[in-house]
Amino acid sequence: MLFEQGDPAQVYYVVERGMIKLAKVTPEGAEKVIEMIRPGESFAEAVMFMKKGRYPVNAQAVDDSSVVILKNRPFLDLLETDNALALRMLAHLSIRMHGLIQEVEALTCHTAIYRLINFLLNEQERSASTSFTLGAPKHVIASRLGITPETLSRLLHQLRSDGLVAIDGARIRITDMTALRSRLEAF
Amino acid sequence: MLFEQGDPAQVYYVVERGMIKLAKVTPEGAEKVIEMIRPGESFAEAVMFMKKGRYPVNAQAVDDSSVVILKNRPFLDLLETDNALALRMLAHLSIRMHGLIQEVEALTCHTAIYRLINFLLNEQERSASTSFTLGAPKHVIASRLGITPETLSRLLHQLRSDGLVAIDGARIRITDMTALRSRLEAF
DNA sequence: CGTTTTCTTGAATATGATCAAAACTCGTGG
DNA sequence: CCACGAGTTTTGATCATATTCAAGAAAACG
Repeated sequence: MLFEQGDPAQVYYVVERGMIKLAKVTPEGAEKVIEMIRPGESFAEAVMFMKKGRYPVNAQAVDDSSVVILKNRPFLDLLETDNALALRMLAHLSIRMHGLIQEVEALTCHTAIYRLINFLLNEQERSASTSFTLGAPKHVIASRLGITPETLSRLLHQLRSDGLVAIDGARIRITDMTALRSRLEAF
Repeated sequence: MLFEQGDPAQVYYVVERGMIKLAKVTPEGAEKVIEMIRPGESFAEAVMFMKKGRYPVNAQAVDDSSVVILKNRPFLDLLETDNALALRMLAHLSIRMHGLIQEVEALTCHTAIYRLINFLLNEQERSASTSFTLGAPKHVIASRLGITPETLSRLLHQLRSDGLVAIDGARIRITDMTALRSRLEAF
């Protein structure tokens, strides 16, 4: 666990290896994964710019990971002098926002199976292979997709019995790419 | 209609009067309202920082409105020289992101009635009165809350028959504030 | 191995969506 | 002033998707 929501934010992170989940937890302990951060990506930079900044989410490794910690103060000092950096930072945050907007749309306009297929195709693209391993336990993936682990299990096995994917534990192989893609069109 | 998603973004806006909805539209024409922008607030500033920026959403007035249009280029030029402005902009965007994160959480962790009550309490706070008028047609409010107009109607009347609110068209009066608040705790 | 955690499966349930139709608003023009 | 028509809202009946609860299977771990 790197930090919990509500903690005062004094540093931000870049992931070097592994995978970090950002999640909101409700009082009852239910948890919704907002984002999953992968190697090369950063997180909690946005909080840096809010005075009295507190992390709005939990950050926890879901796999053996290593991160680079950057202290806010020196970075903010740097931003004061380095204008180009500030502009790049703005560009970066706006891309991040774009992603969140997509997320909101997907959660309301699309069904669970749509979001799952979309996720699988993204993973495929990232790994540049039809076969890849889920970098996190399935219940984390489920939360990320806004569904329960039970539903994830069922949908995954439904795709398998339709002959679109092969499943071996956390290892997924897409067996019929075009069919999978065309399912997205159906929505 | 101010712009549609996919349009090249050359300007951004500040709302002076009225209300603007930002919405994603799916190929079939279904529409999900992501955000509603009110007087004093701005929108589409984030797109400015992406090269080849295109608006990711539609922007349309839902009420008689007036807006200030700011051209991206001169504003970006200004940002190049005015470092303090860039930093304020970063702070602004990070608040915006925070709101979107809340939205994602609400859509997955909370039920429709929760989101509605939450919305009503926000409106109350904004107007600083127990009685206020919805600034947009109900179907827009419904989409904003991630529900259908039918469901909104039913939930609203359910709250009325429970004696928590009074409804007169677009005019809502909260009759039992504490009871309404305590309903939120139930989740 | 035994124990704990994760994952799967089944049955029942609930929340909210969809479809269809009626009631209500409101601006327009006769 | 009233009738018309388009748009919005409400209501009812039915349906679907995904959740919940419960239990069993499989994997991971010490």
